[in-house]
Amino acid sequence: MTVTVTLPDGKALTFPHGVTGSDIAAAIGPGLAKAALILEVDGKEWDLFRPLEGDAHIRIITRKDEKSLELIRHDAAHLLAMAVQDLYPGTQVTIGPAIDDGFYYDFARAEPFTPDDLPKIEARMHEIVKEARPTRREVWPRDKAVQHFKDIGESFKAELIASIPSNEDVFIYWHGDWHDLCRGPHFRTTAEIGDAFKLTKIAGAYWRGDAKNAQLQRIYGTAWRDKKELDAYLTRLEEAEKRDHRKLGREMDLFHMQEEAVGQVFWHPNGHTLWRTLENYIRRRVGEAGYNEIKTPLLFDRKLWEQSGHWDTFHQNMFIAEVEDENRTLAVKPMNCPGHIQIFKQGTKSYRELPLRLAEFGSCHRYEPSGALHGIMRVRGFVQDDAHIFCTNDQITDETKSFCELLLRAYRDLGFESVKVKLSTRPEKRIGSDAVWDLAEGSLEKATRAAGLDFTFNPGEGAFYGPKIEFTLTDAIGREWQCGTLQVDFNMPERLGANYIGEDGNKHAPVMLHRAIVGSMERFIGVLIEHYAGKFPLWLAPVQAAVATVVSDADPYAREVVAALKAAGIRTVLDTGNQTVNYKVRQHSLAKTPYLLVLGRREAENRTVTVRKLGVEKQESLALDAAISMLSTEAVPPDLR
RNA sequence: GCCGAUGUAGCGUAGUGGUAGCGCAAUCCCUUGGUAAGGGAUAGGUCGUGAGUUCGAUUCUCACCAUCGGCACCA
Repeated sequence: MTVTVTLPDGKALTFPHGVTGSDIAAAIGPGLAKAALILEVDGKEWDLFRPLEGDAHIRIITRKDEKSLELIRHDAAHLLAMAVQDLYPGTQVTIGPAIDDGFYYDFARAEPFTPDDLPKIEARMHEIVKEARPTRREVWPRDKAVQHFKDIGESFKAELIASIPSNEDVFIYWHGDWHDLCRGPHFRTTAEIGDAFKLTKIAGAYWRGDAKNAQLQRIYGTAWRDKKELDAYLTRLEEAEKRDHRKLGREMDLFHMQEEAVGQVFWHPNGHTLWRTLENYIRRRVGEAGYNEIKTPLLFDRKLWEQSGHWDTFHQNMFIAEVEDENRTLAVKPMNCPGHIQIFKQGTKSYRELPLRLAEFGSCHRYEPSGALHGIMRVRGFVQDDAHIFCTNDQITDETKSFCELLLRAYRDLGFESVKVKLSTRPEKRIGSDAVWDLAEGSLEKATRAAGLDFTFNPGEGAFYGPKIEFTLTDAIGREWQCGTLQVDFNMPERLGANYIGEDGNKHAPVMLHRAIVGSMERFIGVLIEHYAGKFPLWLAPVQAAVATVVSDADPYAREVVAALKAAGIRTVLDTGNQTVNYKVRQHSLAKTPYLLVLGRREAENRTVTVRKLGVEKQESLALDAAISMLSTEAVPPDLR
């Protein structure tokens, strides 16, 4: 009996029965024999030491292959578990997958791991790599595995295996005398993991991702193909830290937060300028798209929230307001939809008025769990660029299409090109009948397709009143942020008694589309700060130009220049400080001011300015008028160009 | 909310069982300079809050608050 394997280049090789990936690699060449990590057999990953089961198309994966990253990380997770169980006997293993940039492993242990433990564990991992423990794969009946892991005190592992159907076999991987349940594949020895890994942090995590379960201790690590990649990753982390919105928010004097107003933002003049610039941009875009801007109250009688269904689902996350003299409970609005419905309900609405688009920069408050708060990205008081479109069934597709265009246009204007779309369907806890959900999900899917968007499904993640699409943008360093959303709601208008008179003269409940482009203003500004690392395009920059003098003789001219720039609408600061030019250049560069205009005697005499653009060392002398017109042109918001 | 860590002047940090230094920023003085830190002086802290141990606590212990890293949550 022989086995014939076909290589990616079409070459076929024949081997005796029982041949392994290692044998094949060795037959091809000694270099490959060493470099081989894993085999791909008819597209499936296969241990190099595992005999082939028949003829197949194969591919040998080496370190050069991008795919090896995930394999290295999976092996590194096992390596971490080995090291931990070596050093801390009695610690139970649970699961440990590869993730983006690395891996983690969840352990059950009574004492917490401390930051000091990480270097020790890491050192032990390096020792185990040097030991080159050989890997072995065994196939066990499920029940034997359950019993075995129970016997050795690995109750989490036993529980995991017990959830596998009893007629299935399970795979046990051995690295030396350490073993674990695993789907595989794994490298031939622990040596092949290499040394380009590092443990990064310790965290708590719930068993099986459920807060009702026991909390485990998770150790995170990162792993790469070589030291160079590892260093590049660590540098990337440092870069991300430098653009942290909390750090830049302080340095650029944009905002601050304090204990007396947890989860809420104090916007300083610079930050609020950024806010208004963004708000006005959206206001213009939304206005030209046929929305009417409104403003609704912050406090509503609790009865309204009971009627909408929010009280039932979210009352624990709502801020309650009560006054001594009045016997009623008010709640600070956690969202704007019920308020918008009240405006829709004023007067009798005709089908001729649909679609009716009501937009609001709506201030909302939610009592977010303390652990969820994160700078201005996740706060308790926030403003949504919210709008609700009241329309008929037939109008859903067109409205969805034009919203998607509006949103993508806005993201491009704000500097984001790459957008991912997810469609979330009915959650477990929801209102409305299944028939209505079928209709809502069906129309949203159809409309999303009609908008020409590529999307993936996110089952069970919809809002309690309807399915939604979520827009996730990618920032300058590849991180993803969910911002925009569009939700189809067949429930809320009816619950709150909204209707219109149809062509047939009868009352109908409108469909309501909830939608937001940036989502939360706070969060989006945080994303903008990190995306641009504080170096905003001119139209967004809070301070657009700094005028700095070289000598005090130039002060009167500098004041004149500042007045002219301000008159042209350029946000300008004046710096006549008693400092050297070098110092001023440094200060305004660190403040990330887009343009620095340096003025000395020369400029005062010739009525010119010497312009230095942020990040560019070259300077340019321009006539004052020319400079102002250049800056004004560049400062025009993208929608007004 | 859960697990872990952290909290010293506006910011960044050092340090100690005997009530605190440094750098930047600030203020003042000298310096008027040409593209990433000119020089000098001065001022600024109840060491997150509260309790306990102690002759004495910023330092040790406990509780609380906030922040950070995760998990869970996210209308």
